[in-house]
Amino acid sequence: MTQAPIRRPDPDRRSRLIDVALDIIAEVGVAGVSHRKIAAAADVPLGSMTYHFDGMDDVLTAAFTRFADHVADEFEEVMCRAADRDAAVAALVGLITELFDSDRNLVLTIEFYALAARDLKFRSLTSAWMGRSRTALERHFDPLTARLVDALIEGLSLHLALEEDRSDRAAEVRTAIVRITTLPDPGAISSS
Amino acid sequence: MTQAPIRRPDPDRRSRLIDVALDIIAEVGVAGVSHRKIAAAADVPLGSMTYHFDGMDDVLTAAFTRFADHVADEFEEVMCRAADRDAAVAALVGLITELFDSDRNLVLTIEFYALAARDLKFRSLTSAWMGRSRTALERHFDPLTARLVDALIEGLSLHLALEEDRSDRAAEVRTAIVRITTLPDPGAISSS
Amino acid sequence: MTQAPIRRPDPDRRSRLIDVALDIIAEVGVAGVSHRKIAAAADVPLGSMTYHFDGMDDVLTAAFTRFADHVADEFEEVMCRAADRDAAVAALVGLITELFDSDRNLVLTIEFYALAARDLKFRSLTSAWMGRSRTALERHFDPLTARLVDALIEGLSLHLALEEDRSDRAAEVRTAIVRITTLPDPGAISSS
Amino acid sequence: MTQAPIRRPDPDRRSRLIDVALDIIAEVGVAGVSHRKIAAAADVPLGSMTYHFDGMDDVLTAAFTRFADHVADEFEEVMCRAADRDAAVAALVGLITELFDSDRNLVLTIEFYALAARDLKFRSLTSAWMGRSRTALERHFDPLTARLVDALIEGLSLHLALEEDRSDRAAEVRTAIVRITTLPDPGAISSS
DNA sequence: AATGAATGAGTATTCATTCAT
DNA sequence: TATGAATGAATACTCATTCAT
Repeated sequence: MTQAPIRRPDPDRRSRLIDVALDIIAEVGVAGVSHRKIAAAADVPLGSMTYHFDGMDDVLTAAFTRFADHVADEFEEVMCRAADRDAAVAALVGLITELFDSDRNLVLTIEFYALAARDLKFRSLTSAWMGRSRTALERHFDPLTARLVDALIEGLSLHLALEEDRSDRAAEVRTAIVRITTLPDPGAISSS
Repeated sequence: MTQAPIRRPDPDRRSRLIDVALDIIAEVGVAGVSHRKIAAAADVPLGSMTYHFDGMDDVLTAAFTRFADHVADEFEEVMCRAADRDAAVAALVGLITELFDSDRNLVLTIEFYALAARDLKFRSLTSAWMGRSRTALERHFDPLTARLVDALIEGLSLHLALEEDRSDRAAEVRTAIVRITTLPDPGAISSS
Repeated sequence: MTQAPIRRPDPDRRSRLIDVALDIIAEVGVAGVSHRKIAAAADVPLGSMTYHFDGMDDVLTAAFTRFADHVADEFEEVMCRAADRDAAVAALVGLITELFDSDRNLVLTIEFYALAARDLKFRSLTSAWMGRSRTALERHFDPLTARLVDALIEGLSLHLALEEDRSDRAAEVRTAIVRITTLPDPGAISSS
Repeated sequence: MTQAPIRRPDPDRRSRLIDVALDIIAEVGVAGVSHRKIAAAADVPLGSMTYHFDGMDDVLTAAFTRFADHVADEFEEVMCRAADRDAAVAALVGLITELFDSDRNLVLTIEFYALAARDLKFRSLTSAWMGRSRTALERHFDPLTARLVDALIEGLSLHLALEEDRSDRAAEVRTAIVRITTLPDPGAISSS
């Protein structure tokens, strides 16, 4: 007597699995992620993982692509909304102090970078992400400044997140953004 | 039937294992590191790992402590050698473009940060590391600027390492350092 | 390079593994049992153990549940077949001298008790077992006597099994059962 | 190497280790005991275990010998103090309901029996223990009754300890002892 | 199309025991 | 005499992946 298989129409399963994968990565890192954990968290049979994904790399690629797209979308939107350069600076301060306020985004970003640092396969994803960030920044800043701001955002986010004293963040961030976006007065510094 | 095991006195074994662990982490990341891989690379029996370390966390702690100490030592030395502020700026440019030239340092740094982002246990290590960097920077810069430079270094290193186009790095880095260390002329920018 | 594994459909595998687990426990005790030994004895890959069982506790629970059920089934059957009280006494004598004749049952029973003594998790199993025994005994004896007989069976079985001189067992057992089931003449003993 | 019975430069250590071994066995059973756990609990270097004992069997033998001796000593003392048969019965009731009140004695006894059931090497220890119990009982009871009482004690202790309902123990135990020690009135029961 | 069962490689860790000191 | 270091076998358990259904 064969038992009737429980058919669950779940057209968005792959998409749901990607979201769950991001949750798991945020929790235990790329080091701790596994098909089993994702399947269990999504309440999906284990076999479903290898059915929907070609392997762990496929899962990671899909997950980080979604994450980067999501973060870049938000970033672009914020930059678009900024009317002028000053508004953009203010918006950046807000992003840095708020976006990474949750450990989730921080962990995912660093895990993503760690993956890209280790494995060239993922580097195109980070490059694309950075490209979008810079293009968005170029709405308000010249290309060089855009690159520097982008890098500064990264460094500030990391350091603010990883240090235990979290006071006075906004003022510090604002100073940093202002300085990096200020074109020095010619002759103000002595070049070596 | 029991074969007499070849026993090798090896007083610095733990230290050697820490170095090998760093090599393995640089190669495959925290995600891929294992007692077996370290033991194999060090040509040491597997049991030796759990004899010398209390577990994987102990291995990681020891490895990243050594790495951070090593990098911080170098950083301090360079800052000490810089005679004045201009020399310090030049030295920083050199550090950023050269120190992270090797993927090894880049990967280790990001893996270390990823670990600290995910697990509070390791955050004291990163805090201590940042503390040493800032103290070294304060030989030449005020405390706030020191913090900003420290963060900028991180961001620049990351972005330079992860982007595929690696041209013209030194000039860009120099501009960034100069801007972040330049106290803005009062009234030069319109504060919001 | 990967060799195609020989996969054998084996619908009753879990059940077979439980039987094999009991054999192993009888042989080397709970102290000596391991996934590997069970898997090897059942000619099953090691991974199959952790697929079918949630862990060693699950194996032990399954094994002892089956053992207790089996013994209790036999016990109930024997008690049911006994036409009257005298027949029940005779049947008990037979059970004690014969059932525990094999070291297997003895070892399994004591190992089971040892496990329950040490770990509360398993105590519900022994309780259930005892409950069934007593219910069966209550077909022929009052509840109190049933409890005492049940305990006596245990003690006699243990002592008979563990002592080296095994002569004259039946007569001794019979005397014990008769005495424990004889309601004392009122006033025959001086109560303290 | 054979043990040197006279030359013991540190006689307390071995003895202390035996006590600690019993603690560990009571806690995790024979299944869970190990040289390391004993050494750690006794705050003694691991090598000291294999220095003082010829192996795990030696540890277990020493531990259970001490345990059996201790319990038998107490038992003999109680039996000696009992002035007459009635006092002996009362004393037995007390022993059963109190001695095994602690899980420690229960676990150790059953672990000991399990070991003896599984391994003939240890059976001489249980035989000797039972012998001492019976000799002590023979101060007040005939040899056959002594044997039956001894077995009953075991069974009652086990069942009382392992069942979850622990009410009304003393009365039940008293009834059991009285019955097993009462020589039936000729003709009171119908012999088959 | 989807999945439960199955599998062997791999994981961290514990272990009793040996041996040089 | 006593022990810290060392070692290989063994432990429970997780894993990605395959495949018959």
